[in-house]
Amino acid sequence: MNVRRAGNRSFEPYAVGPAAASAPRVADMFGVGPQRLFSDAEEGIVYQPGFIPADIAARWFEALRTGIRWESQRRPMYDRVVDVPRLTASWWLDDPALPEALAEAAALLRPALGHPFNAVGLNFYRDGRDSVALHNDKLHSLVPGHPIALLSLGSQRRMTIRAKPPARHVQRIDLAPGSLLVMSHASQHTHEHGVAKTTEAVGERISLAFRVRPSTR
DNA sequence: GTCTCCCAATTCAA
DNA sequence: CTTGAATTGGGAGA
Repeated sequence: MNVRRAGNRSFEPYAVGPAAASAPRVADMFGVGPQRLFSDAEEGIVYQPGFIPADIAARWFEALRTGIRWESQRRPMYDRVVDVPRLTASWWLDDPALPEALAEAAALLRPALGHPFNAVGLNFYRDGRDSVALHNDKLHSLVPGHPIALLSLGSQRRMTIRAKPPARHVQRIDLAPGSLLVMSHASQHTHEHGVAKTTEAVGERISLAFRVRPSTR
């Protein structure tokens, strides 16, 4: 069996390149507020750039990219085994070993959104080859009525949001560092979301997905 | 145990 | 050029 290894994917100390040295964001220059992408009986789907100050977002990004144990998964694909195209990690928020950056983010998000987030899942997109297919969050792993809060750190990546059939209306939204995307629990019934691969030169991105999960303990 | 659904990369068609 | 469908197989959950 032909097995492609992950070894050729570099994971070097973060180099501040042209993308990181970025021009001011439109949100910063013009005070763009929350952008509603979809409405439902709950929060719908709302994108809010500049939710976290840039310096704090940068600090969290660096602390997480180097400070936690990222997991690499593999799965069969036809006659070979391939890497899941991203790195992952997750915590219950009451874990004594919760990284400080995640504790800070949770402490900020819980009162700001008014939802009792108790878990966080992280995805590390190393470059444009990393991705996640269109999907919706597993409803059995969420408590109804509470949204998913997706905090973006590092490089900007483009998210695709697609309504489920028959509408299949597609929206694309660039998730800037420090931005927050809130997706209602209800929207997981009606929409899929994903991050497509891109041939554009993009740097590393980390997403933090805060959820209210049914406690298994 | 059995069934259904998901999702990984590539190829092909529109 | 972009987008979506189809494809196999192992794992997870009901």
